[in-house]
Amino acid sequence: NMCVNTEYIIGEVPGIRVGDSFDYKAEMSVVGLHFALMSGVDYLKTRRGRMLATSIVASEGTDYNNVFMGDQLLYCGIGKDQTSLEKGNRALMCSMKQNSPVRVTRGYDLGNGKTSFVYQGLYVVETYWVEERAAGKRVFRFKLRRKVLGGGESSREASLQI
Amino acid sequence: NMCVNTEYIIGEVPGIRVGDSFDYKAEMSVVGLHFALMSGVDYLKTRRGRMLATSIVASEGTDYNNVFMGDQLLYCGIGKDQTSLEKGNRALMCSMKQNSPVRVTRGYDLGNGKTSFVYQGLYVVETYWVEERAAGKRVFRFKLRRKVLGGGESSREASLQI
DNA sequence: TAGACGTAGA
DNA sequence: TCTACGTCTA
Repeated sequence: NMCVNTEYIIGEVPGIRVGDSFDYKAEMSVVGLHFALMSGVDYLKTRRGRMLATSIVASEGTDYNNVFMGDQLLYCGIGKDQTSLEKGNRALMCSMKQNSPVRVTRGYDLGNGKTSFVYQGLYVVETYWVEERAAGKRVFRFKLRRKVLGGGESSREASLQI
Repeated sequence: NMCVNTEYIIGEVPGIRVGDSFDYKAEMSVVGLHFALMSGVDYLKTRRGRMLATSIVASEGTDYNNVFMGDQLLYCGIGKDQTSLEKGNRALMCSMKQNSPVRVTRGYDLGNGKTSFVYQGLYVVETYWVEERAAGKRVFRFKLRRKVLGGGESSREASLQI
């Protein structure tokens, strides 16, 4: 890949601050904020074989229906067939159970096909449920809440979770 | 777009030499060698409304069956429905009629999903035909030949064609 | 709005 | 091999 920083990490990425914006997913990949060029969820596997989400991108448009409200984010799950918790969706569930922070980047639709991605900071998955949609489609919905800053949780503690 | 050089031009791109290689289509786009990130054919419309191909990328793999043999290239047409000459295919046909040079870049499959793109120089479309494939699929096939270097055709003459 | 010789990762 | 919250042009 074209990444400089190639390490999947939980929590803040050194050098990246809340409010930092990017024009392309590829830029986010290069700096290690979000590696996947297309997928909306990055995740890793711990030594114990546990999956943990590292980063999500919540974009506008299509029928994702991601909702930012205050310090909350209602994030639509990933994938065509969301009948079972797999991949990114499973990782988000595991992050919830572990109270593991997830980086959130918001994708703004600037019109004329342009997008701007703005890093929102660390969020924690509080709960999730299943939504029934038209044509019998099911999607997972995750509720995340912005992590309180200065909560005394050091990056060392975060790394110990792994 | 993320391009620095944003001008579609016929012929050589200043600063790009035969043999120059690129890891990503995005790099080729930035330098103005080939703008399209996905499509294999770049083209422009002249003031007279004539289409002319500026650049093609001939990749290995899938069922493109592009064949480099000596100074010749057998290039598979573009698109799902190749029953009529449209877009890039039409542009290549027009380039043939106008004897207008087309930049050719070869895409090497390095395995493990990696690709290397190497600029091959200017080619001229000599002829094209239709190939029948399985399942009644039709594809256009273009025969290009490497342009003889030092042929005395100046870039000014090339621009006059437009 | 849809199509296109892309990329990385599971 | 396939999927994936991309990105550009027509």
